Amino acid sequence: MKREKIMAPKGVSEYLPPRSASFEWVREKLINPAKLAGYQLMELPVFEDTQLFSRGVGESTDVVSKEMYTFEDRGGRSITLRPEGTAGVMRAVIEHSLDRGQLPVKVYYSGAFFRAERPQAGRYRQFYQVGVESIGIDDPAIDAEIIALADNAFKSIGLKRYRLEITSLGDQASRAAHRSDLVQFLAGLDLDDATRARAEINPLRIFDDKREEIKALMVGAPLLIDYLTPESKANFDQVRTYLDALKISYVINPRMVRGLDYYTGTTFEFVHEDLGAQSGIGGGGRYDGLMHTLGGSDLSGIGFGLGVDRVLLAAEAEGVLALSEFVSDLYLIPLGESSKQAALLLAQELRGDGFQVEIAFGDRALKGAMKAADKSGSAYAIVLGDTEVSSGVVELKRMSDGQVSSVKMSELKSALSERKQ
RNA sequence: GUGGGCGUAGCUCAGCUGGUAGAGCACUCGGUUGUGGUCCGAGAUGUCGCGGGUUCGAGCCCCGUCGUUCACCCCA
Repeated sequence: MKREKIMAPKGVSEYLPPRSASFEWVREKLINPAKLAGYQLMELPVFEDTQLFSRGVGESTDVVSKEMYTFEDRGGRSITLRPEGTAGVMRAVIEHSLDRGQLPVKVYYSGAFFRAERPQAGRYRQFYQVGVESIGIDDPAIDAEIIALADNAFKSIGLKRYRLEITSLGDQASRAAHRSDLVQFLAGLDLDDATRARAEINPLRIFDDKREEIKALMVGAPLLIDYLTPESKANFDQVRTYLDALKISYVINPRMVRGLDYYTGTTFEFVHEDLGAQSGIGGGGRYDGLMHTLGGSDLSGIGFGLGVDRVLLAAEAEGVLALSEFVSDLYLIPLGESSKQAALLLAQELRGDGFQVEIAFGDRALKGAMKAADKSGSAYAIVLGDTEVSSGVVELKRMSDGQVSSVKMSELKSALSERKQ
C-alpha cells in the first residue's frame, strides 16, 4: 500500500527551529510597547459566528466577500475562522460589558488569523498578527499613543527602512460629501468593466490601483482629506501635533485606502521598503461606528494590527536579527549505563536552579557526543563516566577555548554561575 | 479568482541534441584506550512532485494534476 505524504494545507506559514526563535523574538518585541503602556491580554477564539465579520468588517470588503474560511459546525451554525482581530475584541467587550467599566478598555492580542487568498511573498492563508485596541474614549492623544506604540515596536526590533503613512477618513459628514464628488468624478473617466465594478462597491478603492494609466487618471480626483469637516480637520491636526512632538515621522497619504469598512477618522499604515508587493507590516485606525453596529453602545475605538510574518521578513531583509542561537549552559555526556542515571539526576538538579542543561542520549560515541555539544552552542561540557561518578569530581570544559578545570559535582552550581558573568 | 516562473538526496543545485542519476553542505562512523570546532577516509539517503501520453528507451518532449514562487487583486 502506497501512503500519500501528508503536507500542510496550502499557503500556511510555519516556523521551525532555528527560525522559530526569531519569530518568537519578533512577536515579543511587537507586543512589548503595548504592555508597557498598560494594555492587557485578551485571548479570544479563533473561530466566531460568521455574522460578526459580515456585519463588523463589512459585506462589501474582499475580506468578507471572498476570503473567509466559513463552514457549518455540527450544530448547523455558520462559523468563520477569524480574518482579523478587531471584530472579535469588540464582540468580547460587548458580551462581557467591559464598556460599562473603566474607559478606555485597553487590550492587546496575539495569534493566528485566516484568509483564503492566493499565497504570495508575505501573504499566507494562516498568518500571525499582534494588535492593540483602545476602546471608549475619543481623544486625538490616544490616536497618537497607538501610532507611537506600533512605531516603537518596529524601532525596538531595529527596523529602519519603513515609513508611516497617515490620513484621516473624517466623520460621516466628511465622507458623504467627498463620496458624491468622487463618484461624479469617476463617472467621467474611461474605466474598464472590472474597475468600474470595484468603484461601485467602494469608490475609494480606485485610489489604490497600481496601474500607471489609472494612477494618471486619478491625479485630479477629489481627495477625502480636502472634505474634512472643521471638527474632523481639527482632530487630525491635533494628532499630527502630537506625532511631531513625539518625533515620529510620517507622510500624509490622502490616497490611502484600507480594506476594512469600519475605519473612520485617523487611519494609518506602516509600509516596509524591502518587502515586494505585500509591503504593509502594520496598519490600523479609528472605528467610530463599529461597536454600535455590533450591538453595543456607541463608543469610539482605535487600534492596529501588525503582521508578525511580514515583520520577520522585514527584519531578515534589513539584517537586524541578533541571531543569538539557542545557547545552553551545560552539555552532559554520560558514558555507560550507571553514569546515564547520574546525568539525569545532575541535569534535573541544575535545571531546578535555572541552568539550561542538555544531555547526550543514545549511547553515542564520545566524539559524536562532543560534536553535538559543540553544535548545541553550550558554554560548557562535562563527560560523566564511572570515574567522575565515584570520585564526585568532574572536568568542566569550556567550549569556547577547550580549557578544562576540575570541579566537585557538589560545587558545580556555583562554578557555573561564577563563570556565567 | 487571473497570469508567469519553478518542482532532481535533509538543504543549495548540476544533469550536454531523450540512453534508467551526480556535486557541495549537512548527517553517521572511523583516523587505536574517555573529550568538539580544522584535516583525511568510509558510509547512508532519492519510486528525478504525482498521473497519463509520445518513444525501442524520458529527469530531460507533450498533456493533466498537485505543490511552490512571483505578480495582479487584496491586505498584515
